[in-house]
Amino acid sequence: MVEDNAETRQAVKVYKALGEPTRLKIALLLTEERNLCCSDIMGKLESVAGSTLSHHLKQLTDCGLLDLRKDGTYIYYSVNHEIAKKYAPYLLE
Amino acid sequence: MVEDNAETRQAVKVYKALGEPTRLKIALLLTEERNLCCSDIMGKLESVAGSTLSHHLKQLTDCGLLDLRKDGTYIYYSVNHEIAKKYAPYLLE
DNA sequence: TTTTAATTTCTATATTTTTAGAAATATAAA
DNA sequence: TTTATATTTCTAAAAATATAGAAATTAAAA
Repeated sequence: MVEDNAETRQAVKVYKALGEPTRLKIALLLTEERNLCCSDIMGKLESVAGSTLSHHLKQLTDCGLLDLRKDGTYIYYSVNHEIAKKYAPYLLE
Repeated sequence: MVEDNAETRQAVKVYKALGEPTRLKIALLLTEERNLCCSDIMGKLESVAGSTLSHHLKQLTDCGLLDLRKDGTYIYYSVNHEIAKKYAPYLLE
């Protein structure tokens, strides 16, 4: 029986977050290099508006795949390895 | 460097396919029981039209996550373990 | 050969998502 | 205290997706 529980709902969120090219790219960038801030990431993507990037990062953190650490005006993002390993260890290869 | 290659594009497709509750459910159903046909799956989901299910199954097969075997008017679906293992081994737990 | 059953394709609609400019917020630096 | 920088929220528009009824297709069964 396939249940509709908290875990399954998180799985949907994680996969929805990764099922978009820009966000998958962000996740992969952050598995290569931890602690990138919004503007670092913007620099590594070609032409994405800050407001758009903000939405993508929100989706990636809301599902638990990214952790964040605030430092002044900067927000540093990193991949949450526990969640990545559970749902998409492909990211960590 | 994060590349935009065939593998990354497949990853996006697989995650997009799994990032929707009905499709994740279908994928999970098919990891529990191989060789279910369209109408079997329809019976296990509550109220999904045949045409809708058909679209979902197409997306799941197009990304490589499901294999199909035709037998008469029936089409039997199974999870492709190689792809599932690569991108979403969570399905196989 | 007609009918029935399984599935897909066509068509349309409703919903969700992506996108970004502009304005707002928050913090640090001058 | 003014200014500059990083990021978010608001707003709106465009694009993509999900949904299902109706018609079409395919193959088996009567």
